[in-house]
Amino acid sequence: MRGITLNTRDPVYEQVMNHFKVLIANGELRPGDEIPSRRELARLFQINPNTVQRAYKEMEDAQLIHTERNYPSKVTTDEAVLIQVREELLHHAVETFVDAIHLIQVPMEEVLARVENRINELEREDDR
Amino acid sequence: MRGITLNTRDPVYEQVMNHFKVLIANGELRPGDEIPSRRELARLFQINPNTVQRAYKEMEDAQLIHTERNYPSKVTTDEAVLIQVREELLHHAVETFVDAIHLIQVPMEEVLARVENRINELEREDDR
DNA sequence: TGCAGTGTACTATGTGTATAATACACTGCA
DNA sequence: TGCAGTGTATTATACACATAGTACACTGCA
Repeated sequence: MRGITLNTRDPVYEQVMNHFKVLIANGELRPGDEIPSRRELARLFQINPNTVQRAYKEMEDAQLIHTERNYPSKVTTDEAVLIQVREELLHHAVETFVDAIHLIQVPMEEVLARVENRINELEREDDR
Repeated sequence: MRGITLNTRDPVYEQVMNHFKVLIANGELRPGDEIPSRRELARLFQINPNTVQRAYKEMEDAQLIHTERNYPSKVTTDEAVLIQVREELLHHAVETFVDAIHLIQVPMEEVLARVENRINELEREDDR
């Protein structure tokens, strides 16, 4: 588990939750995998343990992770939940994007060109 | 100027600013156009006049609008600023979207299909 | 000349969030 | 058997934001 770059806009506990959702959605975290302890993740992400606890608590409530006594929390083995996570992330991304370009009435050709540009940028970053 | 649907997540003054940026970007607001007074917009949007004032103040600082004494504020006549507004909205939308789908590794075909779906949804909403 | 509306400014209150500092029961392990 | 680490919980402080309420100088207009 690597670090994370936090923005100052969104609540930190939400960014932590989203980080785990992404790891789950792209398969880096698999059903049953152990995740870092509250204190360890707080050190890793340079945030307060209470903030991590809040994120874990909400992920627990959303049945994304599962905790027994003072054992390491684990990613749920409920496949339906995991599929739902990917679906939600994707749906939110598409909806936000299309609504935005629709509002400012960007021609489809310009949209596609911009998207391709950005994809190429990211691939160059991955290669580095 | 119609009403607005506010979310509870982002600061209201930012949502107000973004609302005006969209109106500028899609041409509904043109250079030199007058915009509602602080108190009038507050009534229209059902928010506090102080919140509107903050939004207008920041738009003033960003040179999006211009105010003289106690006359109605007007959209700037600086075309470069207006072009920049559209550019920023578009750039932000594309970057956020591509970064998100890249993180969860969605195949391009699935992305395009989803985007088309959402576009069709919006067009049906427009027709209604 | 009044008066309503304007932009602007200030104080105060409540809420959500992040942090700091503890605390406690429980577990694995040296 | 200790002890470090675990999940969990509580209290206090600080900050940004939204709101409520008030105030003042200025303007156009009836």
